Amino acid sequence: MVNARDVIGALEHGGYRLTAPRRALASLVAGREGHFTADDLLDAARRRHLGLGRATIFRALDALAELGIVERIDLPSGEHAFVACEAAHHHHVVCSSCGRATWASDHGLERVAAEMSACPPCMSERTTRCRS
Amino acid sequence: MVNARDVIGALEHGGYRLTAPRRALASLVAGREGHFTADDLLDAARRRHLGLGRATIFRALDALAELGIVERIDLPSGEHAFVACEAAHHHHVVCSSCGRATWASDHGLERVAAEMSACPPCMSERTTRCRS
DNA sequence: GGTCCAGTTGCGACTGAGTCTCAGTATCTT
DNA sequence: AAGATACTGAGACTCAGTCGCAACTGGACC
Repeated sequence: MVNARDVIGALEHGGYRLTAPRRALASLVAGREGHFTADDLLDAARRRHLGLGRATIFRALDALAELGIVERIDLPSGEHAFVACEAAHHHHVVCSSCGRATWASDHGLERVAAEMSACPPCMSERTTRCRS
Repeated sequence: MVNARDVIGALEHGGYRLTAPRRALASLVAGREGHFTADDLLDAARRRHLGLGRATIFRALDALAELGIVERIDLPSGEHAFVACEAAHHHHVVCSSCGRATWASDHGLERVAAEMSACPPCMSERTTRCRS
């Protein structure tokens, strides 16, 4: 959970212009617990008569993801969900069935992550998936 | 990596009819290292002039996923990829950027998985995601 | 306060993975 | 061999997400 001021501050600090749609979106994202989709925000924006366009919401969420304000989650349905992040170091535990995300304290993940090197082909962060 | 006979056996054992398209698909899936998408198989089928339909491939992959022959992976692009599974207990390490999957020996995942209970809302398997 | 312009917006068309429908076909059981 | 029914392929459809473009606007500069 995050507050609107932090989102706006991050946008400003990240070199993005502070426009009315972005301020509106900041207040929609702020205060959300758990995950939400672009369509959730679109619905919320419509209900408040904010007049935000579809593309605008996707573009703004991409910007927030780039700034680390939200994290992007790939749902099994093919949709993308987003979770608002606190600045502090933490882990997300993501349900591979419904996509719901919760924060978790370490539980040994730190060591596991350290032992697994970055993905060789694209040198990026990896996630783990257990199958028994 | 899996061989075609195992795939066919699993289908038979799972109560599925053994049809020509499913046998063809078994041979396409068999011998694949790493992940592949439904479209990869569609292309491969076209190249071999197997005449498999789009829907058939999706349906067959769903069946194989249900039987545990392949595991379904949600790529960031919104596509689904699949990885052929060996029967033995193992973990998949999935790149959250490109979706590439590799098998991993334990590295402590076992203990981590045990400490994290099932997803409360849907009581399903969970995956982990690290953010620093 | 006024001007300028790159960054941003909303609209609507487009894309492409995945699903659905349905008539025809193949498989399995008896 | 016959019948029941699971399966198939073709193509229409859905829907999240992207793209292109003309119009708009925040904020830097005068």
